[in-house]
Amino acid sequence: MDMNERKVKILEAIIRDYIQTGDPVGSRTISKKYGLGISSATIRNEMADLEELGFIMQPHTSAGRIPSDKGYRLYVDNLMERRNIHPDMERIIAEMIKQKISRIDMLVEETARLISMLTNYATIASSMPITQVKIKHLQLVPIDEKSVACVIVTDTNIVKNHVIRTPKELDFNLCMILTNILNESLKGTTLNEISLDKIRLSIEEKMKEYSDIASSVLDAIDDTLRTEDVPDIFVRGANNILDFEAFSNKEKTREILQLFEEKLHLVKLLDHDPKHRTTIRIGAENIFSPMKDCSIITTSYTIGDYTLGNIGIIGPTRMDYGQVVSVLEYVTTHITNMLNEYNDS
Amino acid sequence: MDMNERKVKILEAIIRDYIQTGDPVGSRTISKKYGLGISSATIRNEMADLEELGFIMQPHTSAGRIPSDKGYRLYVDNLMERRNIHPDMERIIAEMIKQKISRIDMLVEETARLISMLTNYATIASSMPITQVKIKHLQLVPIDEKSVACVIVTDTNIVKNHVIRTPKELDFNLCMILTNILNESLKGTTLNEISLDKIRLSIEEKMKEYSDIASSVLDAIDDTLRTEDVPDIFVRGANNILDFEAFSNKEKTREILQLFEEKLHLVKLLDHDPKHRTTIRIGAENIFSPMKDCSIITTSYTIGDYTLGNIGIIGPTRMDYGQVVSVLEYVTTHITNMLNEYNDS
DNA sequence: GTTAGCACTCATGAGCGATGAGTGCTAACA
DNA sequence: TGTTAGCACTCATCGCTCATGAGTGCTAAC
Repeated sequence: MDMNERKVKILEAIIRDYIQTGDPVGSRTISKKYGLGISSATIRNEMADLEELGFIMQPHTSAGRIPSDKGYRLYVDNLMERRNIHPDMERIIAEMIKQKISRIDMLVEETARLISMLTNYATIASSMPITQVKIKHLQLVPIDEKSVACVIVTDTNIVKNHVIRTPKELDFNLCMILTNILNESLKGTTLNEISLDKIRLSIEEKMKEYSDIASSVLDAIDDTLRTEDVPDIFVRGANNILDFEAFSNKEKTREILQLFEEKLHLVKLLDHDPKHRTTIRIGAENIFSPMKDCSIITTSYTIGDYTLGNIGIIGPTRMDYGQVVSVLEYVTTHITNMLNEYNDS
Repeated sequence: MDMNERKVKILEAIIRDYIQTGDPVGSRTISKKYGLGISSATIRNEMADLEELGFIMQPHTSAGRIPSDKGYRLYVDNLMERRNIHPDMERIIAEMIKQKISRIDMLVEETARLISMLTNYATIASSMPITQVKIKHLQLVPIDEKSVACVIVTDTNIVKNHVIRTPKELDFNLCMILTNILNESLKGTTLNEISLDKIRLSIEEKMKEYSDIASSVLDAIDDTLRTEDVPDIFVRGANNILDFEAFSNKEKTREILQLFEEKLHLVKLLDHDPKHRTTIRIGAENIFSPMKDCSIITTSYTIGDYTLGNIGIIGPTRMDYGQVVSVLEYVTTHITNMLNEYNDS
């Protein structure tokens, strides 16, 4: 038994109706609401086939059908349509971006908040994994006898700092000397490359007399990479999960709230292949069990060639994919444009 | 009608029992479980008085009594006893602090997580309101033709940075000159004082030829104060609120989850008079309506004389105050000690 | 291949009564 | 005058039954 055009039409009707109402969809509903020109009995036969094929399922005997993950997948890949953004929404979005464009840290947060407000779903946002950006400038700033701050400016103009405990005192002048040496070697490399032995050796050579300090500094940057730099990642509009049927159960709700506090897990949730505009992971396609009745739609925004951050919207598997993808793409497009404009101005 | 010793004893029994069981407490329970040597009938009479005095109330006619906010207040102020910390708990706490002591940013987060784990309540934690610390060192680091990073090291050894758009290009040397001038004037002042006109004038005088830049810098610091510097504040163990009776209702849960995403509100929740070891706000004593069936116990931890951050535990009004206060004080005492030790070492 | 008809399933929700915890009040007691 | 036993009363809770209705699968006729 294979799919045919009529089966697809029926599947689409089931999914659209279920997304809209949240109730299992019966054969009668489809035959009346969606003008397919066939009777409910025929639709029942087709639905039995669709169920056998794994696209829909029945919560219990006397209920209608609901789409399975596989059903949604087919819908998302082949049937879903983008929507127009309502002019009111456009205005709200433009307004927010204009207000926050100069503060990247707040922009990310505000964007997350905005998107969750516009969609009534939970939103995760992150600033970029800093490991992928290049060092533009590095500066050591003395703090006290035992510590210096290592300030790193990236070529995306993000500034990061990290306090280093030093083996011996570094006064202001010494800091300057080291700063110069380090800059020579590190300018233009990505934070990732710093852990490579090649670079380490070449620096330690140049800094012979300060080699212990040089390696402290490199260690500190390493450390920054590995730990601190899941830098800004957070959830906004978490309360919206309370409206998902999947979380009518307290224990399920607890699990997802716990997930929302695990930065490393959030990073994985936001994982997004930049080759595609948006990535959609449906239900069990997510690796985390509390997400198995949710879908997440992720995308990223950029400055120039760099991914600045990712954004993901978490809704129930029966979320309005078309609407959400449209909002998400609209918002990120505009942020990307404004960021590039702002950076060129 | 006045309070007397017996009434207090009965009130205490009611509160202890209610904290323990969560069920409204009847006269019979008290006469049997708590050896007060009087009959349930007598206790009933006293309970009627206690209700009239506002210390307890009845959820419905045929139910026992539960403490009111006023009842808890009396309990907390006069009756509550500290508890000993279980050796297992002590070990867990010591372990965590040892691991994270070198990373203040992570320490705060881990502490919040730990406390919520130990108490099964939600925990808010913040690093300090940076406005109260003094500037130890300030450094301008060039980013590109249009911007410099202003890196501020505080005397608590926290490093903050803020990107400033400059009216004209500042090269490395110019940055150094400005850095020196600014340091002369600002070293030792609190971030708060920078907004004072007196300081602004004195600096602008010294920097005549760069006065426009000086004021940009001061503006940026101002900005840092006002916006960015609700720097790190977050909630851990939010899922625990699902166990509070107050949040069995979905709308109430939604409200508190929303509150948890509002940094400015969280700051107010954590508000804590450093003159006292811990502050307890019970039920309606909290200004936010979603908190009216919750209590929050707040305290702070310090380096030297400075408040480094606040921590607050949110539980239901019927939380085990004695236990929670003990855990909180134990943890913060240890962190404070370790921080001071670490800083002196 | 399509459709009408029919028996069957089962979640949902309303209604009802039994149960029991707890009260306030009264009258007797010390 | 304070304490206690006794009793009638209240009311939330829980389990039970039953009616309702949405939706199905199957069969037989078109």
